Amino acid sequence: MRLTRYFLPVLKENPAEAQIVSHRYMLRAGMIKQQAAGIYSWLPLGYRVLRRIEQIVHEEQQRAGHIPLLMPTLQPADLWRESGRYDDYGQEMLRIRDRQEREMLYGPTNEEMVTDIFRAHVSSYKDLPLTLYHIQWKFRDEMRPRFGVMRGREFLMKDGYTFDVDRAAALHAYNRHMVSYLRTYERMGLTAIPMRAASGPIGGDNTHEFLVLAQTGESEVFYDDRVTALKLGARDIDYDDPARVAAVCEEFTTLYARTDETHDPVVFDRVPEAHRKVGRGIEVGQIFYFGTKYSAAMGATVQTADGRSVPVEMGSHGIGVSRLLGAIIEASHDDRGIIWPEGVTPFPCGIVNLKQGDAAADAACEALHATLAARGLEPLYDDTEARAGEKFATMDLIGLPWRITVGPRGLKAGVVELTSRRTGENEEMTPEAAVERIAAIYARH
RNA sequence: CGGGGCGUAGCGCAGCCUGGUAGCGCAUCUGUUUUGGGAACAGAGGGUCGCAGGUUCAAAUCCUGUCGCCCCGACCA
Repeated sequence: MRLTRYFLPVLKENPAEAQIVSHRYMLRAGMIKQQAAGIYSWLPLGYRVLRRIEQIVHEEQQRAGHIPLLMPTLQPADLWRESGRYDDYGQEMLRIRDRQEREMLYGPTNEEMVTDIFRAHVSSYKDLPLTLYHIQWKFRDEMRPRFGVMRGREFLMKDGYTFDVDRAAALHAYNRHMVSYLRTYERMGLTAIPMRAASGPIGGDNTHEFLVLAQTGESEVFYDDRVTALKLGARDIDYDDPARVAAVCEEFTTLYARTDETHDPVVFDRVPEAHRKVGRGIEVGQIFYFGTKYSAAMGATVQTADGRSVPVEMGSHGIGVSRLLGAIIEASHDDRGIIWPEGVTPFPCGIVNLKQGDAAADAACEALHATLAARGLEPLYDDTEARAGEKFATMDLIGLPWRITVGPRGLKAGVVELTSRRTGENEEMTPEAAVERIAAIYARH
């Protein structure tokens, strides 16, 4: 993508309303524009990252055997009367009437609707297990939206719903989600720690939240710092092997890690003092097992092998997709701007032409652009007339992890520079070698 | 929803107390000179001062109402 043909409205000054670093950088890098309290337009650069994150979530959900579908944002009130939540949910739910005075709502979550789909089409244990998920916009009318996309009123969430014949199968579905989430966050360059959580109004006995450590996090967290070293890495896990999946969950949940909601000082004191840490975290996901709360209320039953009719065992599992952009920036930035992990970067690398208008430099940049694009690594090429310093500042702000710098002087020696945004390391090499290096880096992501 | 604050050019702000031609920096446009880490000079465009009433010869400024936004708190993916 040539910058002269793109839409990247970067700001040189800090917008007054943005108090935390991720919000500031998202506005300055031209990723989002606020339209109302807690409601944002996603400008091209932000939208690219949002889609990257969505794509990773889709890939990891489907790897775990979960089935994508898409439910609407608007829902009829009657479904929510069946579960009893139409009255319970309160002011946070946006209620709407259509022209026929029918009561509708903008969905804050989808347990009722997915249960309705399930009960209409599934009646046998033979159709289980089943996990249906979607990535859809939600609306929760927060009293005080803040921190940009970290706490918006409208937000994009992946929510998945599990249906199983009994508790043991449902707990495997829960564990499967935990492992798939760990892999999802790792691909985004995040360390998200599963922490035992309080169940809240959805109800249920088994629930974990996934927290990314950050000083600006809204939750206070207490943990044994050895959890931060745990990595799933490249291991191949068979999601259909309950024992194997459970073992991974045990590995990641044995060390003490809790939010203020479930914190137990007595248990925490048993953690060796050197490892005892108190900090703050951003919640980027939550998994719940809640049994038959909705299936019983809404008549979602299946027949078992011995002919009984039982309410299906359910769980619901969410990842805050739009919030993740904020969380990733909070976890990965410096005083010049964002530093995208390779897994989610909007462009794999940037090209800076030091002397726009120089025939050799222009030609070399265009060749690099074409070669990378042909290999599925479309770069962002700053072909503007701006001075070099300004181009570097823009590249640093928007956080592309790699930059190729091309100038007439280097070209005389046959080299360009490849620079890491993260470490600042700078290496001269031929344009061909730079392309190969970029390709090798992204082959891993 | 309680407490605090702010709405003046695309962005950041001054002017308001003490009413009298609406300003500054950045950005934008034109021209010239520049060009290897956020260029210099010259010129130009852009505002019903959030909105509605009121007071006044005269309102960005004073009064009343209203809408929007931000921060702290309680609540939440």
